[in-house]
Amino acid sequence: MQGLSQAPAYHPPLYNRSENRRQDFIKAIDAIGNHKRCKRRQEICNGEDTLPSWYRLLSGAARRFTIHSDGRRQITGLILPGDFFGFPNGQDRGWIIEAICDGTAIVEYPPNRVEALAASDMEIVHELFQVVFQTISHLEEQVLTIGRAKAAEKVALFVLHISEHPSLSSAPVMTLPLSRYDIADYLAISPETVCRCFTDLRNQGVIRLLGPRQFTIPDRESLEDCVQ
Amino acid sequence: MQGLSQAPAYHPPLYNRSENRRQDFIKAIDAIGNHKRCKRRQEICNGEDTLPSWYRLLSGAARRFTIHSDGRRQITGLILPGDFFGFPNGQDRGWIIEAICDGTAIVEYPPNRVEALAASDMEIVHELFQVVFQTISHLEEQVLTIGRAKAAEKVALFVLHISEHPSLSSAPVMTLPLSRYDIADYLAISPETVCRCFTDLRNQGVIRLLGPRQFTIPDRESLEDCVQ
DNA sequence: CGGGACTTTGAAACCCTTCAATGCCAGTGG
DNA sequence: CCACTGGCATTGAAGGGTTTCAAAGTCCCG
Repeated sequence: MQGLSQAPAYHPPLYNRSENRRQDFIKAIDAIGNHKRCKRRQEICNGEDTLPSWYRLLSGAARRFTIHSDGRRQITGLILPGDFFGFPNGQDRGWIIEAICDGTAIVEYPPNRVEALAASDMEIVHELFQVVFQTISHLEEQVLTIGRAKAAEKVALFVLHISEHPSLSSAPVMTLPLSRYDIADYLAISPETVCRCFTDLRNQGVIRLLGPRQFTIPDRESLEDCVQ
Repeated sequence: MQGLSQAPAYHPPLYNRSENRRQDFIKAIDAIGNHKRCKRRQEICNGEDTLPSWYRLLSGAARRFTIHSDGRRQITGLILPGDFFGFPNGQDRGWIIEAICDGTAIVEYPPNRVEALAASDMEIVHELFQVVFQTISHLEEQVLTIGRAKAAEKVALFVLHISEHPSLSSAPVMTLPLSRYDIADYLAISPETVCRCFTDLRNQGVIRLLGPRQFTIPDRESLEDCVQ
């Protein structure tokens, strides 16, 4: 909003107004979208598309990844309910976005319709920029996470960040849509190390594991301390 | 351009037209910009700004970084001549952008003027999106580089990427504006390791070092082979 | 019940970090 | 002019953390 918003919006704490605008935006753009459901591992889009659509994920989860030349998979984005994705970011790198869960629901916004909508209303343009800035935030967060010195810090940061996502933070028990392998490929460490870090966090009492994919955070501060 | 461009632009290989539009865009936006010169280590902008400007770097170099809680510095972006930066990407993370070289020249585009310009011409909006997508590309490239398994691969990829930058690729001898420490903080490895990797690349004949900051790439393919 | 994907744990090998010391160069002040 | 300082670059050696390889356990689903 900041980079391109109207002057009145610059007096910041008008959160309601900002929130309303977001709602209006969602309503407007959903009017031009096509709903889809995807199966586990189903490809949603990839970097080959000459004319990429915009998408929003409604339920389930998706991952954006690239295969390194040595065969390893690098996940460069986790997509959770409410997140936009797919617009022409990072061209020519051979990335793929695919659903992680069965029944993952998405909305696809065809580019020519997004174009027309944006041309008709500057407010839409502002919100589209917000969407893209959000992606930049996520990527920077990932760089800062991967950049940590030790694997334990990376995993702790990952747990902190994912637990703050709007789609998870409300529930009392967090449910990871990701396997240990996915987390490993996101953090650029081995799945065994991820596993060991989770075990350590559990033994330290920083998280409680109800199952491999379900956990609670009894004391958020002690988790933050793990990141030093 | 793809995500928001006019229908005619979708027939891709109109590179000249695209290039011309870029030129027009630069001309238009430079008309609202303020030129500045910065000394080494001088701060250009930071994440505290409630209303961030857009910037473009003309000469010299800059780095975007965040200080980890353990005191280490993580560089999350290298800014070279021609690059845009500074718009509201990655809020609330306490980042700083500062000049690396003495005499670094930049143009600052005040946000309200960018706003007005965008509102007046949809073509400007398209180009601004291109600017932001470019930043996403760079960040993703960094994730893929940091995500490599071995330090030698990270350094080789770094050398490959920076040598492809428009502002460097034309010269016969590449001149790094960065110290080994900067490269280390960009790749999230220790400066000693960076140094050893450069030495190894030199001993393998993959690069020729004329000085710590100057090198040539006798055989690009063998450098690409270092990345596996 | 069996298969397959995922999770967990252990042990050894390897790579990177850390600590330390040296060298180099430019800028500064005596 | 020259010692001196600080920042950067380089190299070595030891220590530690992660990866790799291996094996066993769990759970879901056909």
